[in-house]
Amino acid sequence: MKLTPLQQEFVLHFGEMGSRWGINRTVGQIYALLFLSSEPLNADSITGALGVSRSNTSMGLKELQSWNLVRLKHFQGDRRDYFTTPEDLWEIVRILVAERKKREIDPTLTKLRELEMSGPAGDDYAEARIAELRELIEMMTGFYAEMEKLETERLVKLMTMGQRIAGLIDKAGGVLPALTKRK
Amino acid sequence: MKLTPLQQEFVLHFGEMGSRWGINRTVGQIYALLFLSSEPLNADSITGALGVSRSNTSMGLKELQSWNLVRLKHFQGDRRDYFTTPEDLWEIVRILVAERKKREIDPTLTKLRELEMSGPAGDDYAEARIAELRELIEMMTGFYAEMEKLETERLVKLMTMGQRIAGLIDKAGGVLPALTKRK
DNA sequence: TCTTCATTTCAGGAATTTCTGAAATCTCTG
DNA sequence: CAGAGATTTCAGAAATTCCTGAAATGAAGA
Repeated sequence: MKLTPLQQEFVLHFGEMGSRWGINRTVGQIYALLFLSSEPLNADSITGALGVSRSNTSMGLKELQSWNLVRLKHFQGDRRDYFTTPEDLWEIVRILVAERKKREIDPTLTKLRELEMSGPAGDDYAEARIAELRELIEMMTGFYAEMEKLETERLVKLMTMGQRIAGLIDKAGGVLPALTKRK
Repeated sequence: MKLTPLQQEFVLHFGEMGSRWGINRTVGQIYALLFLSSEPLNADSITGALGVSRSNTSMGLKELQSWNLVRLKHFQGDRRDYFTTPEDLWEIVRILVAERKKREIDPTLTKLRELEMSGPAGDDYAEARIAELRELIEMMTGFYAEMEKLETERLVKLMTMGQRIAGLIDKAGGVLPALTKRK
């Protein structure tokens, strides 16, 4: 499978960005390729298009599956696995945010709670700092949980409200939560 | 400088998480150490506390400075540089988000625009997909720009509104933006 | 200007991650 | 259940990233 120049450049860019995004080059390239393909692709097409080894493709696809970023498809009379990305970009965003939260935030939140549970350490500043950090993360993950519940339509509306958001926040009733209190 | 068990465990955790966060172990540990210190620390204290080489500390601090994550302090009659993290956790969050956007999103947004500018490639699906992705990222960065403008107090209020957000969105006037349109 | 202390640079070694080819496993079909 | 096709596993090679010690640079005070 030969790539068009457009596909080629997009694929290479995703490969280069991979390391910043916490995936390796091949995984980035595979994802980019699937993202631009109207048709599902099998592992051999991917291998050919990217010029990597078959086993590398296999590992990359496994990694993408562990991220929930690809969908498996099958065709009548063909035993091979075919892969696609979700059509709906919002679904992709939801998956990405959920997975990054799981990998980058949750373990730390757990660790902070553990540290707090293990009782006073006679280190007031550190303890306060840890508690504050945990509260902040909890607030942010709580907000995330609410955003996650919104259907795409509402989410889009919120994201395109512009400066009107500030006004809306002010108009809304409710108590100022403890975390805001000034030092 | 000897660490308390609490500091020790926190520091080691940040070191381990470093690779998932896109920084190396030493950078993670230095940041964790500074985060838990009520007093600013100089490079030698850090080196001693973490048991790494002086040059590694130097490079780590440089990296943290490039992320804008540490502040420099000086004391009367002491030529050495001392480092701290911002007291205000919300400031830290703002910096982190801004820097990650700069490193992980902006280059791709630029690339997508370039690809679109380089004219029709005779690959309708890929072109549409790229345009759609660019629009999505623009919407999200636009939303981010609004959030960035909010003072912390309003931000906290928004983040703790819970399910009331959905209602607020509905009550707010405004047109449904094009991006929502169903396929 | 010289000396001393602080910091940075950098070449090369250590550690880790990525990738490959070959072999193993899995799974259909005849 | 044998054989062919598809996929995965895995040991080691290749590439990359991280870290160190030594040397270079910078910056203040004598």
